[in-house]
Amino acid sequence: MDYKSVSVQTISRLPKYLNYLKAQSKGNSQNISATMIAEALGLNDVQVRKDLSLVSDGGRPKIGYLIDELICDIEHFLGYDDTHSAVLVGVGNLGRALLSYSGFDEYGLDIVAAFDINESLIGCKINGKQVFPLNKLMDLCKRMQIKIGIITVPSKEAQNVCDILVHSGVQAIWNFAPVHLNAPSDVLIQSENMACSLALLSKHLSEKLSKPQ
Amino acid sequence: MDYKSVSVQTISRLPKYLNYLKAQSKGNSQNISATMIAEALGLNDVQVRKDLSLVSDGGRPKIGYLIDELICDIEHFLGYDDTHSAVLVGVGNLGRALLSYSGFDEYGLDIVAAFDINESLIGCKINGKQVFPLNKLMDLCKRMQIKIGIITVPSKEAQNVCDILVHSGVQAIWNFAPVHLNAPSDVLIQSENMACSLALLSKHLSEKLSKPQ
DNA sequence: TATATATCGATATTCTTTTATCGATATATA
DNA sequence: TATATATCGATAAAAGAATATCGATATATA
Repeated sequence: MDYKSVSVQTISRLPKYLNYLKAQSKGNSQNISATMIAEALGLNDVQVRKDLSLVSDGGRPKIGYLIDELICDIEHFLGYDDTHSAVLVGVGNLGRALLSYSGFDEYGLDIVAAFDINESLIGCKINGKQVFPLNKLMDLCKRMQIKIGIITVPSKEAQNVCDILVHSGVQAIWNFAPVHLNAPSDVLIQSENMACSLALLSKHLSEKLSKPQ
Repeated sequence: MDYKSVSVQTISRLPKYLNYLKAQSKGNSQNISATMIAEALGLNDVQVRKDLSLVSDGGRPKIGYLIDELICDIEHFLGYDDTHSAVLVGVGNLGRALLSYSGFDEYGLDIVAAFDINESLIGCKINGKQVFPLNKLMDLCKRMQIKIGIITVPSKEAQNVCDILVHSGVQAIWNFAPVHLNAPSDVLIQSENMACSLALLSKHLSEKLSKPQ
């Protein structure tokens, strides 16, 4: 089907649907309604229907959607069906945790190599992925036509690593350092901002604790 | 100052300002304008001004804001100045990485204990934090009046852990498992949804690669 | 001292996102 | 076969968020 431009909010909800649908696909029913999805995920049913209409053309009155078809449609829309190779820079605690996680292939992501400046890490293999020195980063990215970079270095070094990645032809960066990164507008910077979550948690608590019922 | 109700979007931007301001506070100038903050973070200046007006009453024409005062105001607004104790459940790779990170005190978060079902982990200390068996979770939370729970268990067990935390009086949950969690509406569930980020990365790439200039 | 300028805060406007409404349709049941 | 109902898709309305505009003000400069 033909995709129109889809909002960030919608794209962000799609993995949630996907996740729920995959859990349901093991069940007995082959169909599911937008109403049910909405209820299970705490969303509005019209919103779910609208989101799904952008990625799928299933959906029959009184019946709903075919679960497996919907899973395929969402995965295809998000581009999960063709795998992208990625590199990870910064083999600290978080970097190691990401390297050790084997579930990324579900999202079409394949981390093929890791980089660090720490001499003692170089040559190590983590979950089968080798650690290279940082000065090999650009060469490897260019040679393997890497399009995704994952940044798990400390804040200070993040912009520098970002620059190297951009110059190496990387087109999307998943950034875990709590800094704003500057990059050309055609390169997507997706920051995993844990500080945002912490802010929301903290704010919620300080409000609750200041005015208890 | 008196706080009105502030949108999630605004709260999410505040840590970004905070982060930038902290970097600037080491510099030579004591003042900063909303225009500069906006430019540095790729935002609209009116938006920055509006956000800041909700948490601070500084801001003088031609001068801008006092950096250090603004830092205090934001931290106070977010509740970072009083520390909340938290427990972490699920000592896998990610759980370990979070336990090992020592920067959470900056956000008023103090992880005081970890829990797991894996016998071999129990009694271990990670970054000074001890791992207890899961059946001690409720007791410890109640006794120490823990208000924050961090969930880093596999999806299957997440709802169960969530239920235990809720029954233990926890009021805010930071969830890293990629599932929707059900909880009473007065308990905040903040899901760190890495699948969202991956969806955006993947979608960006598949769009770029399908229509290259 | 008068004028120019950077900046703020407030109000107005535009844009985006969410939610509500309503007719159409596929199935189940009387 | 007729009727009731769950559901869809499309359009309309409402709510919310981002951006633009404008007067006020504090400082710097002529």
